[in-house]
Amino acid sequence: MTYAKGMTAATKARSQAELASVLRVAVMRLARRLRSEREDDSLTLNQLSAMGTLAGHGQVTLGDLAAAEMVQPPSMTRIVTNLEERGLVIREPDPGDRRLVLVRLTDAGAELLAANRRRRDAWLNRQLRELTPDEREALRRAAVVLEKLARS
Amino acid sequence: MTYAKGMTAATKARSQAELASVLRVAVMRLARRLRSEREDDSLTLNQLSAMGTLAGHGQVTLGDLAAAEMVQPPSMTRIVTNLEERGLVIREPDPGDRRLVLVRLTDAGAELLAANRRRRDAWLNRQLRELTPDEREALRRAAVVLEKLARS
DNA sequence: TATTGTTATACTCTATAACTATA
DNA sequence: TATAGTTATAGAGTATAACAATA
Repeated sequence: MTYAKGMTAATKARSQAELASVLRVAVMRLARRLRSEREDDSLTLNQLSAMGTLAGHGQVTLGDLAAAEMVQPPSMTRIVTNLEERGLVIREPDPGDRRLVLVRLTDAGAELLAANRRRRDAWLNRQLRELTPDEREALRRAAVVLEKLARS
Repeated sequence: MTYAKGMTAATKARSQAELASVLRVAVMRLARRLRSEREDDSLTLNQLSAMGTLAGHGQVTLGDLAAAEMVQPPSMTRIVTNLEERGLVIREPDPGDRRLVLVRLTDAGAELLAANRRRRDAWLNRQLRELTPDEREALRRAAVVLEKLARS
């Protein structure tokens, strides 16, 4: 097994148990750093998270959105009300079952979310440019594995 | 530049901009997954985070701890009071300047923190065992780069 | 009668401002 | 007079329980 240059810290992660520990700390720290690059802080993390879920699903009932965000329905009512007042989401009654409330992103909401994403990507891009090609290659190969772990 | 097996998703991240985007999503998701493996939820994330900071620094003044945790002093007073009631930390007056309050982990606090860490590592270890040797090697090489990004 | 979402109420956590003690 | 920490008070945000509308 050969190591590329700059592996002094990685060699400490020789055993699998050590790899788990090192990887966990690195991922948590980087996540924290990325989170701090939030847009303007006028929106809470929960509000942004709910919008992110909506971005992937089109129309979702308020209850399903609450479940997806691991929040109780009354809390989601409040979150959606706030986002609706800002024009970032829209409530619409379900035509088939009028007890249901469908929520979806407005164009303004989608744009704000995209701007947020671009901003975080911009920071990460700047950092990536400072790395060596080998280091970037290491990240490229690991990205798909990290995704796999996150889904499991 | 050669690619190892199982790179179908990674090839999507050909350009650096795409790498940033893919990496950000993967890291945030995995961090969220790791966070959900918290011990018993009797402690909040802020309390655990404060304890983690203490673990690395021995004795710290309450003000420095508040600054490190990006929290105001009154909030840290409350957090420390709560942790002290549980026997996880101890307040001690600074012998030199009696205005200062030094905080440090008790043995029980250190043990609880370690148990927490072990639990998260255990989950990640189980997942790592399911990966191929190539995938683990990719993570091993990337871990040090992720750490570097997190510190920047 | 069951289900979806909302309103009412209480609790937790945080912050700012005022206060106490030490320097 | 300045500084470290605590106490007092108010403002978000969340949850459970009670309620209204619809099925």
